[in-house]
Amino acid sequence: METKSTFLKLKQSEREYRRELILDAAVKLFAYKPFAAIGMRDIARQAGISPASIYRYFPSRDAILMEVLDQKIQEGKVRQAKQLQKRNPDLEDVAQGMVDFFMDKDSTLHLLAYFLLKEGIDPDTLHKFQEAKDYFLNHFDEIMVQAGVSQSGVRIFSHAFFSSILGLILVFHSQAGQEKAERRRHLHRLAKLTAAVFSKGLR
Amino acid sequence: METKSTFLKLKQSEREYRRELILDAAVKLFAYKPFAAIGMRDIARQAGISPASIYRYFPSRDAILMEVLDQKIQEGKVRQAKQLQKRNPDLEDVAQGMVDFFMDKDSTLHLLAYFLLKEGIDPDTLHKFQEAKDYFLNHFDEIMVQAGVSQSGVRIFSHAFFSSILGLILVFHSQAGQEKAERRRHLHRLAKLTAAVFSKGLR
DNA sequence: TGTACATCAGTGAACGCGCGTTCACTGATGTAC
DNA sequence: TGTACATCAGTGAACGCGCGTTCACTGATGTAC
Repeated sequence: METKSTFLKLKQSEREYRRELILDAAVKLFAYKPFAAIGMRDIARQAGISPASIYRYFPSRDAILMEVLDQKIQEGKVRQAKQLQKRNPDLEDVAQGMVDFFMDKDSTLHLLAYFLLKEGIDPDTLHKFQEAKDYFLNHFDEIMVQAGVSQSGVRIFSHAFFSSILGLILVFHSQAGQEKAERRRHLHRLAKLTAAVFSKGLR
Repeated sequence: METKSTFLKLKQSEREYRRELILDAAVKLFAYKPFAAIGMRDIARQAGISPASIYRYFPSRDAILMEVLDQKIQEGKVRQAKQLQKRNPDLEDVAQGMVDFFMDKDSTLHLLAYFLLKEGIDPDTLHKFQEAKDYFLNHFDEIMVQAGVSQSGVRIFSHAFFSSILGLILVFHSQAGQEKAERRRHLHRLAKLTAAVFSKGLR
């Protein structure tokens, strides 16, 4: 109502806009740079600002990375939801979707692994990670239920299925001595088998 | 036969002995230090030599790490073989064995993940990695065959099963907000379910 | 047996690099009176 | 309307650290004649 309040709101929203700019820059880098090569100086360059400026908006590198991961996870969820609208959900579709998602976004796989393996993440970031995981696994639960898993045992079932597919991808995404197309084919075969096994298991 | 030849052999064997000393030092570190904290200076200190000396016996840090991993894999295989001698092989035993192995050796899990994810490994090291993986998966194949998988489709089946269990471990070995015992219990439950699903799938 | 030479294990110190993060400062904008 | 002051975005440069690896050198051992 008062001029002051409006100005403050404007400032706040501008601040958020700048924050988004930095995040967008980071996300853009993930599309074409290997995860290990993405540092604060790269993000700053991509955003057109100085590295020091980033710290006006984010407390640490990990905080940015976690927000990027969160965004990627939501993106993956949306993609999955769209894909599944067309027909009845099927574990194999889910599995193949995951394979393609990570084969196309190698840096995202590394990002996820980074947080899965890192020790000593600061509490705030860890909490966000937990939330993102839960958010995604909840969605996984829904699909499982639609695919015929009983409500009562769905949580552990979707944990197992999700981790299994992720395991396949981690182990075979960069198998040496094979072309990328061949690796993808092998992963699709493995995903198909695993999905079939889980489908059979729940009947 | 000639003195010279004998001396040379002696020298050679002493050289190999010193190499082993360095490797043993590295292995020992893995028992109680987080993977990320193990550097050349640490290995040297543990072995009682200078960092520079290591390079008389190994071309790079990765080369040492790969030999450590190789040793760990063989260790895991032996452990598994012993465990399975007692009764008929069972997918669940295998899965639970893997869970315990990696829960007790966190650094080994990180080491494996390091090589699974690292890009630009030098060819020699990569080749050794491939060999170690194959060696282990062959052993897995045997168990699978004994557990009732048909010879023809065993390779892909053991790939899928092994990666699935590894995936569980990677995702849940350090779940936040849980005690270690609780995490282990959750992993055991997941391993049990997954093994059951795969057992059912192959019948 | 004695002497000149080659080999090589071993090392302290430094190289070279890259990283996340902080500091000290500038300058623009808004506020108070 | 004008002036003194507060706030804060932005930054170039540096901090501080740690890493894998290499260099230049010493000293011990074995070899050749």
